[in-house]
Amino acid sequence: MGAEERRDRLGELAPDLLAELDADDEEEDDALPDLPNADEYDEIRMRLAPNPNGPWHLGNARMPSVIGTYKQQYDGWMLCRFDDTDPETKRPDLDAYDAILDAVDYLGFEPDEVVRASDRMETYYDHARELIDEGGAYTCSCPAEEFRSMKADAEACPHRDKPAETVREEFDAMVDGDYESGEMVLRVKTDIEHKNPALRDFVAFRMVDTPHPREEASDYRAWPMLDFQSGVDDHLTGITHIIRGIDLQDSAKRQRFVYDYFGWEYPEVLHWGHVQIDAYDVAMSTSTIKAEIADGELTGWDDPRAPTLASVRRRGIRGEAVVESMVELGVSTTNVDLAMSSVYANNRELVDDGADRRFLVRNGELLPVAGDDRPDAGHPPLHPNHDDRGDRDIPVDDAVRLEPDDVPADGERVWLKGYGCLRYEAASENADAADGDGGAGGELVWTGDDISAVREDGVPVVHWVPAEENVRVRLRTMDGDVFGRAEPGFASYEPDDVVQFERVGFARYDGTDDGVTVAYYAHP
RNA sequence: GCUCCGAUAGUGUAGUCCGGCCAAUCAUAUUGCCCUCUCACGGCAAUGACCAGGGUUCGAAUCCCUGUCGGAGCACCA
Repeated sequence: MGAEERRDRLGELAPDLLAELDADDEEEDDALPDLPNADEYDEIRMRLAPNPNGPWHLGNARMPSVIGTYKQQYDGWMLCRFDDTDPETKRPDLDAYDAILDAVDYLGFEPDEVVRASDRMETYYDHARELIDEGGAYTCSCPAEEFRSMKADAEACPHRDKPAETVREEFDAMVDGDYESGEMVLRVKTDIEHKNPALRDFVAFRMVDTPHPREEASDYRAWPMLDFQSGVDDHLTGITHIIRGIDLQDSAKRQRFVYDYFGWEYPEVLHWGHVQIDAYDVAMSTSTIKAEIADGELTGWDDPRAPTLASVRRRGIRGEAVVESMVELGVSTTNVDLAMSSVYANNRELVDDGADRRFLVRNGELLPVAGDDRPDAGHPPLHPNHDDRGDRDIPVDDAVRLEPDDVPADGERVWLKGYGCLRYEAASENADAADGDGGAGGELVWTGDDISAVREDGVPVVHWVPAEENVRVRLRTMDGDVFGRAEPGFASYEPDDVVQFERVGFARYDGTDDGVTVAYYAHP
């Protein structure tokens, strides 16, 4: 019994079971596990909280991929909040704000709202003052190192029990910029004897002398730390579910102290491990990539060797393929390796049906073609599974180019796909030199064999281009640039069109540069 | 040093909460065969895993303990 038949039978015998089966199938499409306590909320509200200190690398795609997919799964709401509260160490890159939104769009998602933390400073100040009045924070002028050692010994610093009025005054002075960097911080009073040293009194605000790169925020000097800013914002924007990296595991525990002072309820929170990606030599870190570009080792954020979203995008890999792979990784807290082959497999599935087939001959060897009754053109199909799309028309003049590995031995035949069967005849005097790389030295002679030569005699089928009428191509790959020649039809594409170079792989048409057509290699 | 978290095939994942239907799911990868005028697509098959040791139990991937390995935090970074 086939699958269809079994299904029909089940439908007759037990319609309930069949319905259940269908329901299961639908759930599997979502692939992500249910969010904790999802049904306790009227609306699932999540946020992306990128630091705009540079364009995104591939690992950054995990956050929007998973959160965006959850948004779809629950018909929820998604905020993109730029956590740009460090004008110095992780200084925002003004171009990155748009680059990141563009990347989210490429992945196929749209935030319901976009905010910048640096626009919300007054809100953070207001909440800090309220926290001070609650007795939940104190200004502290201990040098960082001294406080650190006191904290290690679970010892309170002398500033911890200042009256709220004094704290208020000193905090206002911080806001007014009356202190220099390092002179004064505002700390949240947690539990200085907490057994986990990571949770003892943490900094909520510190002074930064360097002005913020955004003009609107350049006058602020007292900047909130992530744990304070993010905690306040998550509550004010009604976030129900936070998903973030394991490096922020202790953040929730720290922020809960603030939430307790305010009488707020902490959102559901999930943590995941770091993503590593195979297949790249370059380290996947914003700062490393930035440095490689500055050194000229990479040509830009979209260099095919760069592990960035801009790069895979330029290679013709669809955002959807990246999202699927990220979703397949799930949300476990272990560190995971993403195999690029998974992205490639997903992308191949997306583009294969629509990609025209074309020939690209890399490092081709020039071979004259002889034979009086040979056809003057080859006509391979545009797509093997779609006859209705028609054939290509590739003229054969006096010679063709083949990839060196495809040039047959003397006397052997080869089938030029869409054209026909030819026999290689090395030049008699220098047959030994035939496989030198300067040129084969022989010629291809039309044999007139029909397709049974391929089916029964095993003559290899190869791709080829005409010697004269072809398109010079620079194929940019992860391993560097490759030069070759494509069939004439390759000249007629638009940027972003994806083709499959037969027996080479999928590639995205990029444009022309100084008479050479540029394509980006995607994957096999 | 203190504190948290984790460990299922090459990779990722399901199952773990509520022990039996798990000699462990699915995808990808690799290999072979079929199809094919591509090494694509499609079809079939093979390969391959419960970190280790104890304990509880009639029964443990699942519960408990110990160990090993890995990760994270203890920043005036995010």
